[in-house]
Amino acid sequence: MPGTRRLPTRDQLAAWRDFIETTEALRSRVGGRLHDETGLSPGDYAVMLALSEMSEMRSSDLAAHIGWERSRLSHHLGRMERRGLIQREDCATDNRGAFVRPTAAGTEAFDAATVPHLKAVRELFVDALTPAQIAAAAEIAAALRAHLDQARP
Amino acid sequence: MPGTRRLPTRDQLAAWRDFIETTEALRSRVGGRLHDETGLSPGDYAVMLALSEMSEMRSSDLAAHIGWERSRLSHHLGRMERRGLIQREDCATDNRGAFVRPTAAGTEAFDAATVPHLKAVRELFVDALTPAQIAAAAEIAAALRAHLDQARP
DNA sequence: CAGGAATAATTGACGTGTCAATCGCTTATG
DNA sequence: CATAAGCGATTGACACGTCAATTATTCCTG
Repeated sequence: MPGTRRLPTRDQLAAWRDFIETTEALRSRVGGRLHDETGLSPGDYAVMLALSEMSEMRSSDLAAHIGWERSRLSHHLGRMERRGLIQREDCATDNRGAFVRPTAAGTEAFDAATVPHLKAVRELFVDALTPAQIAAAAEIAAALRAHLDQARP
Repeated sequence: MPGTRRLPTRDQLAAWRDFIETTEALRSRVGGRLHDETGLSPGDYAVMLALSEMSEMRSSDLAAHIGWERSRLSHHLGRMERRGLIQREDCATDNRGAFVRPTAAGTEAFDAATVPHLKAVRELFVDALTPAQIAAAAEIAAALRAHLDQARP
């Protein structure tokens, strides 16, 4: 059967499906708990986490820091600004640039969200696996990441 | 430090982040290749795969089969119908019901998509890991899934 | 220093997902 | 057999993501 030779076996495909579907379910559950318990989406949390380390950043640096496309960040910041979590300010030295900074309400929401978030990670990820499995998960992630980075730089 | 006692350690949190971010990147890359090379999104593919096994299904059964909410499926079928991939028909025995069936174009698109899809899975997942790591990934997925199912049935 | 290339950020269009509400049909019950 | 409860499916509103185009500013280079 030329052409099918290098396709995944049945077992490999089953592993793929289980893996990808379960990680998606896990992400969605942790994200859902975060949102339900704190009112912040995972995206909000990522933005506030970055801002909590810097307190004020250029939009572009923020995007690079969290690994988002600028347009995605721009849309997200628009939504967050509407909800009063962050605010944007002009940059004096470069009139194209914009600073992003958390509002008091935003900082408060983030502070209130960290423990629930960590708790969800513990309960749904850490507690589900043995220490060896957590180490294996980290190694698998590293191998996948390396392969992804190498496959399209 | 009471209250922080049961939160994840630094290492556990790093493992969580690497794991969840990498699996997300992996999903997005496989999905992106599928879409670029075949014109079908992962959602389209899941729907067509289910239909390829049944060739005609009730909307509700289809949703259950692929594990989607009915409203999600309804939206998705609307888009797929607009693109001529599937069509909906009334059900004679229950006028509330609707049958979904692939069009000829839909079947053709799906058939043309299976090999590219499998190839992407092999190149980006199977080839990135050792056989032992693939087995470990499947076990981790099973453990996570079991824990998720048990934590909120 | 004039004018085009590059950069910062936003915008618009559209696909995707969730939640709550709705609509029509079927079914069970008084 | 009337009618309320329940079910199948869709819809609308909105959050989230990506891509391509746009706007405004700065930088570079002849």
